Amino acid sequence: MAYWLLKSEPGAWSWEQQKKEGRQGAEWDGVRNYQARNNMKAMKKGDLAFFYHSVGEKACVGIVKVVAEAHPDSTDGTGQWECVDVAAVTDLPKPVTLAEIKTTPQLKDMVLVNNSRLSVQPVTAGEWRKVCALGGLKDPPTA
DNA sequence: GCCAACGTTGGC
DNA sequence: GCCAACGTTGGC
Repeated sequence: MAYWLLKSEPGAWSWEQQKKEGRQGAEWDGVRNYQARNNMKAMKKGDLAFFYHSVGEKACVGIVKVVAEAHPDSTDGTGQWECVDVAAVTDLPKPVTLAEIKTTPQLKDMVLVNNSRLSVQPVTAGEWRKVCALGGLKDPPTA
């Protein structure tokens, strides 16, 4: 099992929508980047991921879990793009901002810091625990 | 709104 | 197969 970070512009698909429309699971569609797609193909059912709001808020705001492994992206006509389905698990009581991540020594190697453009990123177990702790989750879910 | 970084495309 | 041009993303 593994941990991930999924980025979304709140204007396109927000955490609020994920909780409302994607509580049982929703396609993480629209990814058109090979590296991001490959990361999704590596995901297993039960893997957990941070839900990150890019652009405005720039913070991890919640946690989702993978409920369906990679399958064709229904918004893609070419058949070459795939996506997973994710369901909302919990809010982060205190959103963890990019600024906070950048100033936390244990998180300086996060992909988010070093390759901010990759929209689907791996997260290490140590980073997972640290961000959960910063987010105010006393008993973080584990994959 | 700007611009740097990155990825992709296409001409050679 | 290289690389310049272009488009997009996302932080500031």
